Amino acid sequence: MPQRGRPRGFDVDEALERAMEVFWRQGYEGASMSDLTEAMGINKPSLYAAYGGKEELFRKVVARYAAQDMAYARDAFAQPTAYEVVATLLRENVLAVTRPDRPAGCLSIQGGTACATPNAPIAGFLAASRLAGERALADRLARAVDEGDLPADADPVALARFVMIVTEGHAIHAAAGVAREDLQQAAEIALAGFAAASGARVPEQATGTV
Amino acid sequence: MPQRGRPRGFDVDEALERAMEVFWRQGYEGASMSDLTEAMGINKPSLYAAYGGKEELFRKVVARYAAQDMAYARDAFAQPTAYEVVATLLRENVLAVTRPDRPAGCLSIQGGTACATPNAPIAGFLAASRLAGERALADRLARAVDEGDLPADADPVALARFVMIVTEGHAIHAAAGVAREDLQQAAEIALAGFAAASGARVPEQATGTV
DNA sequence: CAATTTTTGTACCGAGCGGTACTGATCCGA
DNA sequence: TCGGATCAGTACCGCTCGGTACAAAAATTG
Repeated sequence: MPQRGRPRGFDVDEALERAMEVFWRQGYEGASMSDLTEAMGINKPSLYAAYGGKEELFRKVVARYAAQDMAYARDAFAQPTAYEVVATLLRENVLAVTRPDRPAGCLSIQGGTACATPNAPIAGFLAASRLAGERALADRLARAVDEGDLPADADPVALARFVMIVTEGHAIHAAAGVAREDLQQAAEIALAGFAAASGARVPEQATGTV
Repeated sequence: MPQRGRPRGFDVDEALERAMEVFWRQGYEGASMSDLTEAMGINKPSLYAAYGGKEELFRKVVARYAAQDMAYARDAFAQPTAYEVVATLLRENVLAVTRPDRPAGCLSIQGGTACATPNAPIAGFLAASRLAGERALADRLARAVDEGDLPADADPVALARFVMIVTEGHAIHAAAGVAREDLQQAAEIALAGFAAASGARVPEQATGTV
C-alpha cells in the first residue's frame, strides 16, 4: 500500500534542508514559524503534520546536520594517528564553518547558546551533543595512547577539550564573518599547540613560526 | 538643582546589574521585558524612562560588562612581554567565564550569536566588539615585535586571532557547564601553542606534556 | 462512480511580545 | 500651601508568537 490519500505536495527532506538554513542563520528562538514555512515553501499545518512542531523540526534538523555537515568528524576519527585525527578535525572544521553555500558558523552554536527559560532545554540539548563529540574524540585519543601513538602521560580528555574549544572558537569567529584563510592560520597554530602539548609524532614538516 | 521632581525609587546602576544577568543567561531575544523588569524590581514604564527601551538597555549593559567584567583584558595588555600578555589573557578569561557569582560564559556570546532578522544588528554589534578586542591584542603583539620581544617574522594578527578563538571557545564551553579547572588545562595547552607558534620567550618553566 | 484517506489552504485561537497613555503619588521651589 | 516637575503603577495598544479547527482538494480503493 504505497499511499492512501492525497500525496504530499513537497519533498520532506528538501524542506528540512531549507529549515536547517533558517535555524542556522537565526537560531532556534529567532526562527519564527513564518520564517520557516516561508523558506520551506509550505503552510503551517503541513509543517505540523510532517514534523510534529517547531521543536521536533529543530531536532530533526540537528540530526540531519550531524549526519551530513559533521561527516568530516567521522573521517577525521578514522585517521591512523592522533596527529592526523586532530589535523583533519581542525582543518575540516574550518572548511565546514566557512562553506560559501552554507550559513557561516556552526548550527550547534548558532542554534541557541542562550535561550529563554521555556526553551532552555534546547540550549542544553545542543551543549550536550557537543560534549558528546568531545568525549568521542577523547576516546579516540585514548586509543592513540594505548597504541603508543601518543605518549603514555598524555591526557586524552584534556587534549580533546582543547581541540573542541578551538573548534567552537572557529565557529564563533566564522559567524562574525572572518575569512576562511584567516581561520586556517589559527587552526595551524592550534595544531602546533596540540603537537607540543601532547608529544604527538608530527609527520615531517617542522612547526615553524607564524 | 539636584533634582526637581519625585526621586527615583531604585538604583539605576544596581538595576542595570540585574538586567545584565538576565541578558547574560537568556540572550537578548530570550530576555523578555517581563523577565527584565521582574529581575530589576521595576515596572516597564520606569525601564523605558530610565534606559530608553530594550535595545538601549542592552547596549548599556554591554558597556557596563566591558568596563567591569572585561577589565582583566586591560590588565593583561599592560604586561611587559607578549607571553605574559597572552598568559594573563587566557588564564583570566577562564576565571571570568567560570565565576561562581556570575552566569557561566561570556555576555558577548550568550547575548546573541544568532538573532531574528529584525534583531540582526544586535548580533553584529556583539561580533564587532569582539573583533575590536582582537585588533587591540594584535596591536599589542605588534608592539612586542617592535620591541624585539617577539621574533620579527611573528604574525601579530594571526596570533591574536588564535588567542581570541580560544577565548571564545572557552566561553562556549563554560556556558555548557564545563568546570574551571578543566578549562584551565586547555588554556595552558593554548598558551604552549602560542609560545611555540610565535617564538615568544617563555619565562622559565618548560612547556611539558599534558 | 461513490467512499475513504490524507494533504492542503484559510482563518482563527489564546498568549505573550515590546512599547505607551494616563492617573496618582511624591518630591522640589516659591 | 500650592504649582510644577518627575516618577510609579495600572491598564492597555497593535502585533506576532506557536499551534490548530475546519472545509475544500486530490489521491487510492472498491
